[in-house]
Amino acid sequence: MGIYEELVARGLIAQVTNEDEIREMVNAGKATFYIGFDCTADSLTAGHFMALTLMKRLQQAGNKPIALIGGGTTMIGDPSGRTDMRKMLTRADIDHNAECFRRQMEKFIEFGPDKALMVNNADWLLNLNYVELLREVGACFSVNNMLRAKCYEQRMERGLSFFEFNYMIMQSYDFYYLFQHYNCNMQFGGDDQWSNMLGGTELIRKKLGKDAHAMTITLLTDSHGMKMGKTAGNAVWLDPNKTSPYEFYQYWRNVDDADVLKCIRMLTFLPLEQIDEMAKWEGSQLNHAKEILAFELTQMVHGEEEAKKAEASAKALFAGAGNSENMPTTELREEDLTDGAIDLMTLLVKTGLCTTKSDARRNIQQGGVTVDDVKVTDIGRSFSTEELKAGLVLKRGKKNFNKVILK
RNA sequence: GGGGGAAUUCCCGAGUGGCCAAAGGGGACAGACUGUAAAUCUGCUGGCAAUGCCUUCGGUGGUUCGAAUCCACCUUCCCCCA
Repeated sequence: MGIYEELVARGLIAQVTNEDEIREMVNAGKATFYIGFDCTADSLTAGHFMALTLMKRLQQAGNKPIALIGGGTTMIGDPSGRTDMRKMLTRADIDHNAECFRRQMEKFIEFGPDKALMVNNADWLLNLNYVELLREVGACFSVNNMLRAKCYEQRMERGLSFFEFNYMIMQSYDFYYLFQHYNCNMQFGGDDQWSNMLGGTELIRKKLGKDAHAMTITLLTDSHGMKMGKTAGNAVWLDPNKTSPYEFYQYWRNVDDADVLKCIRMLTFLPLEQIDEMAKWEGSQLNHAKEILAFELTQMVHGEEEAKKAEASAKALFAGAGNSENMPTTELREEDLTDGAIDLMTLLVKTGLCTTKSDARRNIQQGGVTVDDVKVTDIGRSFSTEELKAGLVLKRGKKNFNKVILK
């Protein structure tokens, strides 16, 4: 089985420009392909992770990846599939984010002259001359076609500025540039990028009369059609300071039954035969599949040691009596107390289990808070120095824990 | 350039002088049931020293005993005409 067939079997491929040619090229390890990453935040997310694994898969098959950091395109912001305009970032923010991206990527992909390359489109986009660009590139784009692109559909109702409309041209120019300077003959991207990517292949054909290819990755969506890798609107970050390994583990441990196998197939490097075996599992057996998924991904992102810790904590917390060794812990000092005691609501906020005291009050009143496994419904409950010195385990809801200890 | 319309709490969206911390829905959170799942049901959803007080309805001023609601100006967006 070639790499192309494997990608298909894993459900990773959404659309391709020319299947036969791409299959042949990729299987023969002859592709030099790029994936662009716009640095809109200071950490990569679970969504980017899939693109990185794809890079790795193709690299292992002998193809040459180019990771493109969008220092230039982020100055505009891709409007594809969005209902509103992105916040404009400053040059300094973008540079900072680009640096964060670079560091995270280096943990997954080996970069080097004969391995993978990393480039930043700020290097060629930011100094473009407007009139020259219009003459050289703008002439190749049909506004009529651009307006028909599916990715702008939502914006046709709410308005799309000329500023953002240019994003497609910038991305197309990237491909054109990489094709000429790095012999890059293929672009990968999320399926929402399809229009932008075709813009690039068209540009190359018009300007150079040559064929370049594009291929999109299936967007990872859950059984409700929602993009995965987000909780309550917040991304699941790869940066352990933004999403702890434990939280990361828990995210995957908690996916819907309907989504586990899909995630394992698309995101892990487990052999397909093994996955097919797991596909036969049903009901609560799937819980084991979720453990595998969570462990595999946490291991890839945070390393084996962190993955084991996350797994151990999870088992201790959910499978009953266990050590609280790896539990998130809050250390209190004498000055946090008032008259040698501290009340529960304040404690919940201090540990981060609740956002405000009102939130803490609600959780207590609704019976969602336990202290050392004893439900507490008295909002006035407070704890003395002695109790705190011995250490307390606070729990909000079923899945949020924190150990408190007074130093 | 001309004309018309809009901006409400996390999101959508009601509200057109006091009964408004603001209907309804979604999401989130908590509870029950479970398998750390889904579905379902229930509660809950600005803050705080909490039967009260404070801050919020694009912004700034104003009218009024009282403004999300009225007026003026500003900002942003949408639609139609050119």
